[in-house]
Amino acid sequence: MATSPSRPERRQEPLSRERIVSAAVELLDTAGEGGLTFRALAKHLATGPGAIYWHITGRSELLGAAINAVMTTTIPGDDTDATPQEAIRALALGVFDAIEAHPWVGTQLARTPSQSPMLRVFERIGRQIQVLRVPAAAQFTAASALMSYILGVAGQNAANTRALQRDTDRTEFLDSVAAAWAELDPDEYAFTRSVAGQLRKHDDREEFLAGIDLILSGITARRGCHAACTPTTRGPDS
Amino acid sequence: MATSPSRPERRQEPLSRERIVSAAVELLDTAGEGGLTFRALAKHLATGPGAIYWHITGRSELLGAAINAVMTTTIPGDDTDATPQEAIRALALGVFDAIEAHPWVGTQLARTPSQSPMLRVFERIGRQIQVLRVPAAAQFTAASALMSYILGVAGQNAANTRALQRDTDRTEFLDSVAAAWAELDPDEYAFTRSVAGQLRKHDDREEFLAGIDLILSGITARRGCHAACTPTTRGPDS
DNA sequence: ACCTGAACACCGTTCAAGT
DNA sequence: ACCTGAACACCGTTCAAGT
Repeated sequence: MATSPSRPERRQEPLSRERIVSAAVELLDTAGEGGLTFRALAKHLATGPGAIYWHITGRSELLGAAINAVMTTTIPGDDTDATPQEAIRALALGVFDAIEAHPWVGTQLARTPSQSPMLRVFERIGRQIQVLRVPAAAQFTAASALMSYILGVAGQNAANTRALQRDTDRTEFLDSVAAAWAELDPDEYAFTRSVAGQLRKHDDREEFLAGIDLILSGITARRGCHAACTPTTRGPDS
Repeated sequence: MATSPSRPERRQEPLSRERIVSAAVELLDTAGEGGLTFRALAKHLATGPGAIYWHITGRSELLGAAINAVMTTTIPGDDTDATPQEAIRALALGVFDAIEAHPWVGTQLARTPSQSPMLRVFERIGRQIQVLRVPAAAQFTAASALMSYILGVAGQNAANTRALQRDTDRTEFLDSVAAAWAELDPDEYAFTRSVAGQLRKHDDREEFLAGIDLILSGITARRGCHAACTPTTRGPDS
């Protein structure tokens, strides 16, 4: 394959922010969070570690850029004729799937609180909350609750996947946790023991969606009375 | 203060797992997650780094023990004559306060999924769910949703506190975020802009509790019909 | 402007050697 | 049994020097 001699010859692609970030994602996917090293990344790009610093400020910017790259490609576009509930579920599943494909994202997502990738999700959840006719004063709470729930599941999924890396199978892993739960002290862990069976046969995805539905129920149930109809009023403890 | 000469003299307290862990908590509180170093910890305990390894396996066990120590002292005991909702709120606030006092806990909590400190919280939330007469098949989902929400807020709070460390004031920080939101593209971030004002005057604690109440509403509203009365059935997208 | 790679100031962890 | 601290194999980041 001869390259046109008129163009400046390039033995290899020149370094660029884009190439660095996509190599970082690849490294994170294959070697995990601890595998992303400037030295390993430099070797992957056939250069020295210092070269990367010309394009990127440091490790945390690199991680942020990697998360951004993954999130923007995975989050689904708007489906115009979906109900608000369906749209929110699709959005949530987008985040869920991104973390299933790239477990390291789950750990890092919470670290970018009011920043780019999750802010876009927040915005789109919020719009659906508005479509649901939640009163203005309760919209922030509703969207925040959904976001926090999604981020919480994200973190736990990431942790589970990491713990699962040595175990062979996903169901085998759930079985071992369920078995551990079933052996807990019956007095101290009566509830946990009682749901151990449900843990064994549950589907992570379905469980995640069930939680979303639960919160959506709360949002629509309390529509129009967000301050007035608290189940029990918060008062002095005595 | 003379020590009895019959006992073996101790120039300093002997090393122990307990002393190491409490020194680690102190170090984490003052220097943050990055400040916990075996060398720094050893200096704090007036010994060499190798000594610590006689009592603790490694860094991750040390972090886990530190979290455990903080969580067990902060989570409130059972208040026997509280409503289930009040008990769950008290529990959730216990976790919230632990993270406010020790921000590094928030980042690490999710990493211990089915493990000791959060499992105790899960158990006690679950018991209250049972008191609420949620049908058995829906109990796991309800308790899990509350846990995920709590862990999600925990992670975000930890991230916020870290970002806040250089800023002077908490309200000043919220103001700067709100100001940033207000300057976003009106087309792309219409919702986010519209709630920027609520962010500025909101109280983290109240907001957190409002989210708990929202989920509790969902749990009680759907009591007895967890599978049947989904707002809109999940079906094929087309 | 962009790349190179040695060098600096750190890490967690191990382990022979001491008491 | 328990502690010591030098040593090993790493890190992220910087920076003079090259092209």
